[in-house]
Order: sequence, then structure tokens, then C-alpha cells
Amino acid sequence: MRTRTHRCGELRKQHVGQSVTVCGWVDVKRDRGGVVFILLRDVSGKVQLTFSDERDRALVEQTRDARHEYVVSATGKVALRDDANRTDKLTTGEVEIIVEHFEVLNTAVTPAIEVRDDLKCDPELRLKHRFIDLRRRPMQAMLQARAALIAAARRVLDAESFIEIETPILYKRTPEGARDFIVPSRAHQGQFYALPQSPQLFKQLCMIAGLDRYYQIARCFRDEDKRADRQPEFTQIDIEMSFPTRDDVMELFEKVVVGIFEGLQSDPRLRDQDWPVLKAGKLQTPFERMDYETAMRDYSIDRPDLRSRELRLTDLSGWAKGCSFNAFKGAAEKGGLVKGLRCPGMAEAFSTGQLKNLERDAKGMGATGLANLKVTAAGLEGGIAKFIPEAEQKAMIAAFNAQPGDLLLICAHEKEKIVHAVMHNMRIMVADKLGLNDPNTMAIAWVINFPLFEYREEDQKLFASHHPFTLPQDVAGVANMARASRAGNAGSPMARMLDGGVKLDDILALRNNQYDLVCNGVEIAGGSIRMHRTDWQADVFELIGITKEEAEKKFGFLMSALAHGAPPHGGIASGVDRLLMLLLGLDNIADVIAFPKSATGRDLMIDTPNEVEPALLKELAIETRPPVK
RNA sequence: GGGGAUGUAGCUCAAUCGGUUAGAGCGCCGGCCUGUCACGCCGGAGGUUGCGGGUUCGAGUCCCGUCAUCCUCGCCA
Repeated sequence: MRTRTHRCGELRKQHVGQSVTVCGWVDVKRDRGGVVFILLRDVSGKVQLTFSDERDRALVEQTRDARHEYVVSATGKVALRDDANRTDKLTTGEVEIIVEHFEVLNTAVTPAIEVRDDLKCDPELRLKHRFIDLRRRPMQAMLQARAALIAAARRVLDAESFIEIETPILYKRTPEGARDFIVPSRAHQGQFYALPQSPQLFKQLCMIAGLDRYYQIARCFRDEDKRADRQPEFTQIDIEMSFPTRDDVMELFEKVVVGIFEGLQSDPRLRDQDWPVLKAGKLQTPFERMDYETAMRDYSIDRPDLRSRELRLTDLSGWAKGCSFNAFKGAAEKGGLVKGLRCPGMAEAFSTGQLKNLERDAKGMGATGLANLKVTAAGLEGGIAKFIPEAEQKAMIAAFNAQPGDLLLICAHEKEKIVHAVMHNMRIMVADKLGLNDPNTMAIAWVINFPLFEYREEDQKLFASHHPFTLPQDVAGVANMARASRAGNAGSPMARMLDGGVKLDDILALRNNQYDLVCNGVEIAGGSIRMHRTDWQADVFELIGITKEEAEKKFGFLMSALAHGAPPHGGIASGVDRLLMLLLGLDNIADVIAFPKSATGRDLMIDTPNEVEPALLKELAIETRPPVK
């Protein structure tokens, strides 16, 4: 085999006259009889090899041995193509290699899937023959973009004095949260490691160790059912820093995101691509900041898609309390929520059947119904209009600031969550229909000032809305509530607090130091300032009903570490896979991972999970049974 | 765990109401062609209709089960 001098895609006018050797795969062969063209492909692109009887009949004969996907090397002179023979379909289309030496390095059987950019086939086949799928330019470009993304993040973080630190993959089972993948221990029969859902606790320990700034391109594992945007193993850019304010972390991560955009936009390998990130232009910093409360009020979701920011939801609960339509009135009076969406000029945008389908979708999310009303010059029209007297109609139209020709969609329910879910989905659907969801627009914003706790009515319990290590904004306030809770006699912490004079509204008004970065309705990063003092941590545990003993058992090592001089610290983590999906305008996470699993968590190429030898199980002291149905 | 969709040639699909020998395009194989670039032209091979059972004179088509893939609800602090 001759030494390769160039990659196929590099060759240009400037190389004309040079003798070069290229290696690659036969993309296509066009045999015209006395002249033969082979399009040779490698990771950099394609170049045309030319053979002709006039020059060398033996070489032309040799091309008979070269078939589709064979691996070959060719040596020859780079020549300028005639004007009539140039093509702009290839970056190398101005030149060709007049071959002087030709060698087949390996043969290839006909692949199950074709190596073509616009391949359309069953995703199962792509996973089964992934090494063929990855020969395709869109896949190779994706992997180059993924590498460029991670390289850019490293560049920024290295420059900011972060240390890349590896944390264990053999970790420990965590009872809360997602299901763990477990790994049996041979040395300790009957005991198990677990794969980490995230390096959360280790990165805090790095801060306590005084390492000041940590990052990691970390693999995380969650044994939950898959979705289009979920894989059992995924990658995070994981960051933690000491002595930061909330703004410090946010500003740092803005640098990372800007670095990633610039890294991809300036990468010469990616110029042939058509991705949103390449069309989005420069990001403006600082990024917009939005309160959680504003997001929920206007968009009913904590990760609003701000490409359609003008399309806001309207809270009708006040209006509904005194209204004549019982379904709305009842929901409002029971402390529920009534929300509506004004769909501008869309009175005739949906057929009756389509509106029925929308209501069916809403019911699928738990709603009792979805009202639709058309606004006319005279008032309201449609199903429930007859139940609403003229004065109330006027008030509603005013609340929506609606115009004749608008469509109003309204959902009411005792449970706020259901109304939020329905109206968020309706808003996205309407924004789509209005053409507001342009994938090439990047509407990026921080969401901040999240509630510290969520209240679950069923068992009268509080939960940390982010995670229990998040620093409250009002530490003193939390301490007061914890004191009241400890002093009370009632059964649950919640009951003791209420008994001690703490108001539920005051508890729910508490805010934390969490920040989520949202782009086009996708959460691309999230983090918080952590608790660094054991007394503050104990207060939060008290309020969410984790006893001292439980805290000791579950988080003993963290509590002990905090007691050994933990610095104030905080960080952020960003899902690389989802971020890449967004930047490349893709809608399936498998398309941004080199070797993904199927929706049932199976690797279809190497065929795993699979059974292991009985002897190994014996060594691990594990017995298996046939699966139970 | 629940719901939905799909499964026919190597690939993408078709096959009428259950009816004769399951078709087409691409790919593949052979031949021809001296400037192609999705080359063209001529010819050819290629099928356990995912798998198992049932109904029927007869099943790709109907029924039951099962497997796989995809989407979705639950789940994912």
C-alpha cells in the first residue's frame, strides 16, 4: 500500500499537476467503456478518479475488480477538468485524479443499507448496520459536530481554569430519582454497585476538596423507558465552581454556549451542512432572564419556547369565579385554574373535527374538556357561548384583548397541573400552525427564581423542586420554618409547621437558587447554587420530612464532608445529546449518538443485553429465573 | 406496565371483496458503451409475506398469540 498524501475532499485547483495518493471507499463507479470514473470517498469528501484506454488499458481492466464499497488506493496526477466536465456538486468538482497506480486494499460484500446522504429506511436496519450507517455524510458530519461541540466546551473551561476530573462509573444506588443500572460485585457477593445517574455528589466533593473548579464530559445512566429524546446512557457537560454567585455560574455557562456556537460555525469541516446552528448567527449575551412565575403565567411551562413569545396564555380564573358557566366557575372556586389561549385570526383555522381532536388530546392529558369560542363583532360564538351572558362575554374578550376573527381555546380544571399541560401543548401546536417555530431561530433564555418546594396534597408533603441540596434564596426564612416544624407536636412536618403558625402560601413563596437554560422549548442546561452548611442542609431536610437518621444513612458522607469546611459552591450540567439535537435541527436522540440503543434499551448491532455463562453467575452468587409474565 | 403504528425481494413500496404463477423502482449479477457525475442501453438472478397457531376448498389479506422496531402515556429527584 502506498502512503496516503492527501484526503479525497482536500483536492482543489491549487493541487493541479501534483502527484497524489488517496485512499478510501468506492462510492460509485461509472464505466463508460473506454473511460471509467470512480468516485472515491473518505471522511473529508469525495474525489473523481479517472481511467482511460488511451492512457493505460491495463488500469481500465483493473477497475473491473473495484466494486461498490471496496477499499482502494490510487496514485496519480491531479488534473484540471475541462470547462464542460466541471461540477459544482462536489467541492473537488474542478479537478480529477488521472490514475497511474491503482490498488484494491479490501473487498466488500453488498451492504444491507445504501451509503447515501438521503437514505430512507427502517431505523432498525440503521442500528443493526451502524458501521455502514456511519459511513454516510450526515452521520459523519454529526459526529464531527459533536466532537467540535465538546472541544469548544473544553476550550472555554480550560481557559477559565477548570480542571477536568473523572468520577467513578461504579457508583452507589440512590433510592430517589430514576431507576439505577446495577452491577454485581464479585469480591462482595450479594452486593452491587450502581451506575451514576449524574456525578452530582462527586462534583460537590471536588469543591469540598478545594479543587475550586471542576468539569467533566460525563456519561450518565438512567434505567427508564426510552423516548425520542432519551437514551439509557447519555452525556453531560458537568460543571461545578467554588465561591460563585448565581450570576457567576450563568455568565460562565454563557461563555461555554457562545464558544460552542462559534466552534461549530467556524468549523471548516461542517460548511457543507444545512443546520440551524449554522444559520442562527451570533448569540447576544447576556441571555434574557425570565422568572419561573412569568414563564408559568404566560406559557404554562418552565421551559417556554420563546420563538412564539407574543403568543401568551391568559389567566381567566378571576373572571371564571363569578361566571355563569358552571364548569369554569366550579374549577375556579375550588382553587383550580382556568386558562385560555387567544389564537389570532384563527376562527376558521380548524374544522369542527379538528377542534374535536384537540379536545380529545386535552382529555388524554386529564382535562375534562377544552372549550373553543370564536370571536365575532357581536360577541362569542361556539359550543358554550350560549351559557355565557353578553356582559361576561365582553369581559372575557377584554381579558384576552381579542379581536373579531380570533379563536379562543380555554381549559379549566381543579388541578393546575392539568391545565398547564393542556395549554402548553395547545400553545405549541398553535405556534406551529402560525409558522412561529422556525428551527433556525434560537430563542435562548435563563429561567430563574424557581420555587424551593412543591407541595403534594395527597400526603401533605413538601418536595424539593430541584434537588434537596439547592440553596434557598431566604436561608433565614427556611430556618424559621424549620424551627416551627421542630417545635410542633403534630405527625408530619407540614402539619407541625401549619400548627406552628407558618402559612402554606409563605412556604410555597420561597424561591431557590436554581437556573435553567432554555432554547426553543428545550432545557439545554440546569443547575443551582448548593447548600454548603450542615445546619442549612438540616433545615431543608426537616421541611421535606427527612429525619436526621435518614439523612445520616442516605447522605452521611455528604453531611460529613459539608462539616469539614465546605466552600460555597454551585454548578450546572448540560445534556450534550439534546443540545446537539437542537443545534442540528434533529428530532431523534439516536441521530446524534454514534452507537445508540433501541427504544427498548437494546444494542441491535452487538446484541446486548444478553445472557452470561452460568459459571460467572455462580461466581457472583446470582441465580436467575425465567422471566415472570 | 398501558395505548397506537409498522413488519411482503438486499432497500423503499404495491398486490382490488379472501382467489390463478406475489409485482414495481432502486440495488445486485452479466453484457455493451471514450467524459460520466443519481450515467445510459440490453439481459438476468433474487420471496419461510417477522414467527407460531387458527378459520377456510383456498390466507400476504380474516382471527388469536408472540417477537422486533418506532411514537406516546406512566416513569425520568
